[in-house]
Amino acid sequence: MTAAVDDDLWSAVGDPTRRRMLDLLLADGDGTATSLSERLPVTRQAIAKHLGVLDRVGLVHVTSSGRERRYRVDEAQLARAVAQLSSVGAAWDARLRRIKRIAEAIALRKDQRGAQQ
Amino acid sequence: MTAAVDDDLWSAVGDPTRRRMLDLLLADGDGTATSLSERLPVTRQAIAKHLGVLDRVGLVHVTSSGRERRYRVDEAQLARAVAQLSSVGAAWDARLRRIKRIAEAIALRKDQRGAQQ
DNA sequence: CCCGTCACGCAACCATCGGTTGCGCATGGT
DNA sequence: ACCATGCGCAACCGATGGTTGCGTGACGGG
Repeated sequence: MTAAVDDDLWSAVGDPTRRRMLDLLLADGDGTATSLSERLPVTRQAIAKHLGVLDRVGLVHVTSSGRERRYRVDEAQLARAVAQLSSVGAAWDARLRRIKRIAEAIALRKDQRGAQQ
Repeated sequence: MTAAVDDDLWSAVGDPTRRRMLDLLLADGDGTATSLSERLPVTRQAIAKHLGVLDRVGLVHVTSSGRERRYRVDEAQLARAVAQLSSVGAAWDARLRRIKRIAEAIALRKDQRGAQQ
């Protein structure tokens, strides 16, 4: 049950800078490499590279307008990414719950034996 | 609302190989570098390095027993990681819902105007 | 007891990635 | 016409995920 995950999508979202970029793009509606670099502690070129990988996995789309290149989040694709996050989270959560249940059962049996003595 | 995230924990879980290792460790209860490397497409040394970073962020703990070093998942820490995944997921999900709501509202106004003509 | 084997750690090496600086080019405002 | 702005390309750097090769300590059957 390894929760089928698109590794490209996940690792795109795995980078903290890219996550913050997505946050900003979602908050503002859109943005350019320069506008994002002004609000993040990295250079415009670094942002540009990140926008490249986000674009490659379809998490953002770009529209050229004059000398600007405005990027916008692809909501459907981000929704897919969110789904994968919660999918993996849910799988692990389920396993953790089962482990906890078993541990409690064992503790219970020990208690009974202890009380018996 | 950037969903306070421990970048170390996230990036530990961000690697696909490490995710699969955690899956295996959860499924089997524990494991060694060699046992994991037999079930994953990477060498024992790669696994050992990954176990190192997982240990550094507290996602696994190791117990030496003879010539083996058995690793076991720290359930509390993994629970924290899961919480962070769902936290970020929820934040983005909320934004996406708001966008969708606004989009629908606009579409509605357009419909009304269209019907009015 | 001793030798082979098995699990491990250490080190060197390589490709990729996130990040930087420096440059050149085109578009746009005055 | 000119200068500023936004961008892309290239070179470089450190960290990281991965490999191969080797040395070493624990274990078990002759």
